[in-house]
Amino acid sequence: MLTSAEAELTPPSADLVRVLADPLRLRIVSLLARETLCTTHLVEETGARQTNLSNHLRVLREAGVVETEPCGRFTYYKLRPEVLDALAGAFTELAGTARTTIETDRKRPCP
Amino acid sequence: MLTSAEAELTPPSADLVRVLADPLRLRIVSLLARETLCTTHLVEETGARQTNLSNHLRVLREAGVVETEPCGRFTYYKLRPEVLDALAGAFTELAGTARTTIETDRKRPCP
DNA sequence: TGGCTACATCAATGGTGGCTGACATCATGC
DNA sequence: GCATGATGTCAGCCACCATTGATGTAGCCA
Repeated sequence: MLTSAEAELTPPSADLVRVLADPLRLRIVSLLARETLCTTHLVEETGARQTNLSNHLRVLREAGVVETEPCGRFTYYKLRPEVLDALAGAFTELAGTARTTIETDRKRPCP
Repeated sequence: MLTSAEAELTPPSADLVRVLADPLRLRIVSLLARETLCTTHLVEETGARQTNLSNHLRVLREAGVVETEPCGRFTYYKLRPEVLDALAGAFTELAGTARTTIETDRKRPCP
């Protein structure tokens, strides 16, 4: 049995965090959490240009955060909750390990 | 009673996510989760320069992710788990809302 | 059916912010 | 006083973001 400090941590993906670090992309994710929307709606909600949104949506798509669903001329975007859950789980694990480290006062001795 | 879609979401802070988006900073956070370390240890572990680490540690400190604890000539850095927990909670909430949206197929109609 | 409008994406450019590294400064312990 | 750890500041570089222009595609209507 490994202690929580010895256990293998699965740190959050830096790339995924980076994808979500942009304010506009985070805004898009928040909007898509409430409603499945197409680009036109996102233009109305955010005030950003279509091409700008398209670029950010491509980044989100390539990162696996969103998936598309064609609907006539329009394209609906919806979130993939499992990706967000995995990220949340990684941070929770990190926080748990840190809490144990602090409670047991685990320090590496001064050199 | 508000439905989960109408409820106020507390989106993750873009600034905090941005702080954690840098690979080196994420590495620092992962290391500090296991052990409380000082800058010298972080230099050994990461191979980065002291000044570079100091800059990143300042960013983490100003974001409230880490706190310092002087120990003679050295300075120990430890994580603040509540910040990571809050972030994880925000993503969990987002994922939950998104899951409800998908299961109930909540879409805004095409214009 | 043919043309047209609107939605969506891709490719390319310019500008801005962030990361890194070198130097200087301050604090601490021997 | 000297050596070492830690931080602050500045300049250079690079990646990312927003905009522009062009292309492709799906529906609408004469």
